[in-house]
Amino acid sequence: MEKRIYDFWTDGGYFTPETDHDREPFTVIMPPPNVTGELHMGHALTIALEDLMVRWHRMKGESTLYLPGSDHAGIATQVVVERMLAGEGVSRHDLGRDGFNQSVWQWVDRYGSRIYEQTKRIGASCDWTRAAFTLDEGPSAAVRTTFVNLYKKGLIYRGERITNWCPRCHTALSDLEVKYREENGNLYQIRYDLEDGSGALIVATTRPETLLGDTAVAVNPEDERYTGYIGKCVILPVLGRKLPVIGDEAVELGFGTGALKVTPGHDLTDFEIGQRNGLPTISVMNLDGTLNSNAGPYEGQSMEEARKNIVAQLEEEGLLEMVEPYKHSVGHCDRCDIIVEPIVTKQWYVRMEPLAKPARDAVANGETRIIPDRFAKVYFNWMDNIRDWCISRQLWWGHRVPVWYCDDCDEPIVELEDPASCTHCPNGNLRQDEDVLDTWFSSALWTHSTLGWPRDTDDLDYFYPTSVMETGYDIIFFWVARMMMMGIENMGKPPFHTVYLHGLVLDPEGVKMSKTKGNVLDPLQLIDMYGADALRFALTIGNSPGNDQRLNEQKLESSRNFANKLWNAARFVMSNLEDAGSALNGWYSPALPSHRQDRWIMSRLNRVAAQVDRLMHDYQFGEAQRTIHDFFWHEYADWYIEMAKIRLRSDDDADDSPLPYLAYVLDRTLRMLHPFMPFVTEEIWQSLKERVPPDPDAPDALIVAEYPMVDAAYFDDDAEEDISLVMETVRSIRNLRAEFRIQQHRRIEAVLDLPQDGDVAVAEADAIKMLARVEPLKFGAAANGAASADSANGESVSLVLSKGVVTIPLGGLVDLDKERERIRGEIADMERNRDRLNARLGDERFLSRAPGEVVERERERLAGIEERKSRAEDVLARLDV
RNA sequence: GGGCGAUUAGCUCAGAUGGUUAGAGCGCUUGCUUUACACGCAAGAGGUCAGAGGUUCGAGUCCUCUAUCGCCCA
Repeated sequence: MEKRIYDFWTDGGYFTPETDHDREPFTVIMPPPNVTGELHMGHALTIALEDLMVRWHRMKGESTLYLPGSDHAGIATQVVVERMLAGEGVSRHDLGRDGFNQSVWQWVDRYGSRIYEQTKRIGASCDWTRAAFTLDEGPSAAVRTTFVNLYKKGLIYRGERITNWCPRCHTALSDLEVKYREENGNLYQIRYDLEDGSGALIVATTRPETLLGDTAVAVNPEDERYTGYIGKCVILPVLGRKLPVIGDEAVELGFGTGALKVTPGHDLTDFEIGQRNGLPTISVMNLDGTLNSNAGPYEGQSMEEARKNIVAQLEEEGLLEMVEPYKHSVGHCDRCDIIVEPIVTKQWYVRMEPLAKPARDAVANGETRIIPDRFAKVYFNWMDNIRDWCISRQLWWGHRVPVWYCDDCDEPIVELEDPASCTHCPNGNLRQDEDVLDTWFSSALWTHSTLGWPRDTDDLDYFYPTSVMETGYDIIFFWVARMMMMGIENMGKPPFHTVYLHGLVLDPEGVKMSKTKGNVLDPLQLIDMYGADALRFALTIGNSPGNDQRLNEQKLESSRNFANKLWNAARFVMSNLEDAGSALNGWYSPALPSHRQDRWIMSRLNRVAAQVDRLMHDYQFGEAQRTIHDFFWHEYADWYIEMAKIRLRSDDDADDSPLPYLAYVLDRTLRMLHPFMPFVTEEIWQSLKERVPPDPDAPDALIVAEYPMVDAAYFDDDAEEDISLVMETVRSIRNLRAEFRIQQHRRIEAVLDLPQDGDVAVAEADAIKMLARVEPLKFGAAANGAASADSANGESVSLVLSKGVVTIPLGGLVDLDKERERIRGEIADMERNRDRLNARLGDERFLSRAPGEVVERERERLAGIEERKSRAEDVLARLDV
């Protein structure tokens, strides 16, 4: 069923918007999943939220673009294909760069559309004609153009700086791709003897093996213990090198021994100390994580082995003063989780500060709004402490750095067109930079590169800036912040007016899902089990922006049950529409109803429409859903349909039929619900369409039908009050039946005394009789008085309603004492309430300071309680006769 | 070390500008094969809104502090 409907939408071209300048555009660019990826719960949530916004705006008549795509995921894809090749006994080096990239492209051609097919199964209404891949010609041109522009503005530079290096992925990483974790380690205190033999400095370190790369020992110049040491030299253990003792404020006074070994080649802080003090930088590690020739006797060992061996040697030589357990945070590769090693290499960087400022301002001045707004603070904090972004990666798969070097003059050439010869010197043996760019560099351009930039296209003109960027809060820096910067840089305007951030989908125990933990729920499997609508509904109901949520079977079940309820109720309504004849004429724009029940449901429908409209505008999607859910199930199905059954089964009153309203409210509910449960609503709507006279304003598909707007003309306070009275009456009788264990099908007598609303009771008698299984139903004080004759014998029970009393003769079933006690309890309750209200209304400060309408409401409540109480007392008095 | 979030019914969570006796789903109890639906219907039980203080006529909602759990940044 889902596939059929999805094809129906695609065939109808509903997903492809027109660039109609007379209409408001609404644009959502989907965060591109990895081309190698499988659809996971995070994607499912993203799509559910984006698609509900998109469908809502489309139904509101906006020209709506939901643009899908995927990214080339540099490291991940390279790893996947390398692994596949390894299965065939081939390494990427066997194939060479071009050969390897060819294999990756083959892989992408074969499997790259899988993630798209999975996206379709959730029902994403995206425009597949515009689907984009980061390595497509357009986005690639955007990458190249941006690189060249930023380079020429001096915002991209190549530098030899300390960078995070992943020895397994064999590439540099940006700061964001390193995740820090507290780990149990040791703090080693090592003695560095002074060269002149006048003493020693004890340094503290968590990484003794890096001493091989030490080029100084630093102390804080404020530290009086060590002032005399600055300017002297110490002897580096193991290697015997002479190291200067320097003073630097970066050395923390209270930490360890106060003396710091400085290893500029393998520590970020040390690198900075080295820069400040003109120290040499020694790298002791090869790119594969083993030690190089600078490590002397330890060359060839891994860092781990070297640590063990060096500690042993220090101990042997008596240089190890102390070892104590110590917790410290260790950086791991975001992708492969191995410990990253800071090393000094030549990489390309983006100077972020000039880009960050306008991006920060755009959020600060409200041009772009972040929902929930607490994340704006997180965003500001990152922007205010921005660091340069390492964008080069030592991979083969991706956008190759568009820089050429001349063998003869060594000047880099950075141009939009591939250079044929050196522009700096006449000789010109050119070679291109070996590296590729960070995948996130192309992702940062995604909001405009997918719309055609750097070309000047209609799409760009019409759809940029986009409307909402919906994504997880975990990539606010990776993606949202960088898109802001690049969007403003390239387009002069921020890329979206709203950022909507959702939380994580956790497992039923509240633990983050991960493959290694084995607690992942597979959205595709859940779609097989419960349907796409149920999965979407479960993911988006009862959740608010920015908050994590647990997903469990119960949520999916209740969502499926709702879809089922919708289906069944609709089936019932439609079966009644079959032979409606002329009763349904004009059902699609119903006149103001005359029947109270119709007035009620139309009033409620419009109030719900108003509520939903407000909630949707406010991005409170979960609340909007719940509102529609409750209306449909607990008002339309539980009450309106049930009441309508009576009128449907009686033959008279053909021109006062509920059929138009049954059809109309069903139609409007389907429309309201469509963004949340697109498949089942479209299916029912199509089938409804076949059974009713054609609505000249309705399109061929629900997906483009107009979203219900409130029409205040249908608001009807009287009808709402009357029907709640009917509902209250029915509930009391049902309650009483349950309490006295009266068989469900047995009809019982009831006497209804509603001093002010007798006419309502008479008019709605049929409804009350059927819904409460009452026969006969008598009315009025007189009838009540008659019944009260029985109550003296303890043979009837009276229930106090807000506007009257219902009395039920029960033969010998009634326990008089219990009945008295119950009524007394009720009276005591009322008195408590009355006293509270009296106190409030007697308080001068309340009367003078609370708004008039609040005071008035409290007065009315008090009057209501007094009335109820006196009725209850009457009932009690009769029992006491 | 800095920041953020969470704490509401047995469980999972909603509660827009402060204003009736705080809601839902699931679970639980009781009764129902009522011709749309047992993926259902009806009735019911269940909460000191983490704790303390404050602002206010009035606080689950605003402010301060504390506790526990979780996350982000350094």
